Amino acid sequence: MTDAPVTGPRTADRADSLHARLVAGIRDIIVRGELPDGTRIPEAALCQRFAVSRTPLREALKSLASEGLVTLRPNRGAVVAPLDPPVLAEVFEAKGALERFIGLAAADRADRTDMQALESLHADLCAAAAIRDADLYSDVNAAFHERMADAAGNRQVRQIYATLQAQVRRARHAVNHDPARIAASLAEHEAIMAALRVRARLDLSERLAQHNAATAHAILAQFGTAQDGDGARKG
Amino acid sequence: MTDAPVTGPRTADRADSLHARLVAGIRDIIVRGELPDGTRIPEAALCQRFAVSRTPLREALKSLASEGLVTLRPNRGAVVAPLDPPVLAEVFEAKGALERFIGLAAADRADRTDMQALESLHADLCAAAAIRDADLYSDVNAAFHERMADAAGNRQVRQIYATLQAQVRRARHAVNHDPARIAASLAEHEAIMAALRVRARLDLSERLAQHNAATAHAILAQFGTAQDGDGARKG
DNA sequence: CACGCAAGGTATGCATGCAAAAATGCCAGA
DNA sequence: TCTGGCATTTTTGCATGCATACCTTGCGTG
Repeated sequence: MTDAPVTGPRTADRADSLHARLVAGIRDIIVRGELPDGTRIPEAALCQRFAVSRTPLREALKSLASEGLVTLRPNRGAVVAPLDPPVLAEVFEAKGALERFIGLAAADRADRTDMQALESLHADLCAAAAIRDADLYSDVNAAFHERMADAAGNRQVRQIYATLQAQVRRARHAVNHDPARIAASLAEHEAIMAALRVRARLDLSERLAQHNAATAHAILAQFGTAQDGDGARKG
Repeated sequence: MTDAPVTGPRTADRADSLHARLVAGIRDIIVRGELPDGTRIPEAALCQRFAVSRTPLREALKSLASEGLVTLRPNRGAVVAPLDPPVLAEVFEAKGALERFIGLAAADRADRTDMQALESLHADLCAAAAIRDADLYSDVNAAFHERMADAAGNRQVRQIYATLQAQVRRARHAVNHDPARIAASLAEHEAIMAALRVRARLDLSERLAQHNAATAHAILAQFGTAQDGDGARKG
């Protein structure tokens, strides 16, 4: 997702197809929070920025609209999709449903390579927490969870998860980071790794879901709406 | 993805938009199986069929590609996305993960209107089984499950579910319908309705997931690959 | 002074044109 | 007959142009 440094206008040469480059580039702009929530996106501005004509740019916007990152209003242009708390709560719920599956599947299917990658990312996460770098922590955290989704061995889930995760990352950029939450998050990650190491599938599933719910609570609280984030809790 | 703030007479999802009409039209062609798995889709043919130029048609194809219904090969055009068993197994797994959530959430949230709609669809399903109309049974079955997803009250999940369901419906058109499977499916549906009526959330969740797994098994078996379809089973 | 309305400017939606890449057919040589 | 290379044809990718819908702004009226 974040592999192409498309910040420069005409670094067009070696990238994939123009369409892929535009989608990735605009997605990056939105996920990083460079264009705030609700901003209008005039086609001309992005055309100039990426040095392309309107046709491929419009195609990219359509794709991003189906990802939910932009909203297309007929005859009225595109805006960065609003991040209102009810929708965000639904995103966390959906992500929680997938996390439960990811936990069960990853516990069964993670191979040696997966384990090494996750251990490495977990170490990075501890380091980020130690130096209290909230932005770094967020980035490593997202990478960890996407790597866990990889380990689940289901590309459909992987793609859906990435789409939902993009919304969450976007929301993270819009709120302040609470140091206490980082500490709690790290503790949850320790438990997650412990469950993964011994392949405790139900435990891993539950801990991932709870971690997601806790993150949802922390972020939604800053949006003024504290919701559970896991409406399908174990009960 | 997210609805327009106003749910008035005209919404972004209406057929008044050419883009929406094209996406829905082409999706219908593919889901109904009119264009078999792997068929090349020359732009010109669809342009003539829908009487539009290539620009909006290409935009529609990009959207469908992000839904996974078509595959875009750079400089080589679009094909109806191949339905190979491993991918289909992943689709069923992902759908199973969502069904678990849908069961938990629908048991909690289904209101009177939801219940009436589901009872009505369930009656239709029984009728379709009684007259042994396999195609009708498939259609009503899909409508029932999408209505159940509605009752879960999460539009993110609802949309992801619809996308996955489209792939399943496509696969259904590619295999023969086994009367024995219809009978078994109906029995599972009876149990699903029983659990829903008494709001047995865990029971409903489990039954939906098992129903999905059984459907997966039935369909994948005809593709020559019998897989579980619920790799994240309860254990 | 507030409100309604109309005209101009701006941005979007779609069609068309052109260049490049791939697919196809053809022919020559082995 | 088979194979390899080349030219033609087809199709895709992108740019541009035109019509239309929307937003803004200035003016007139109550």
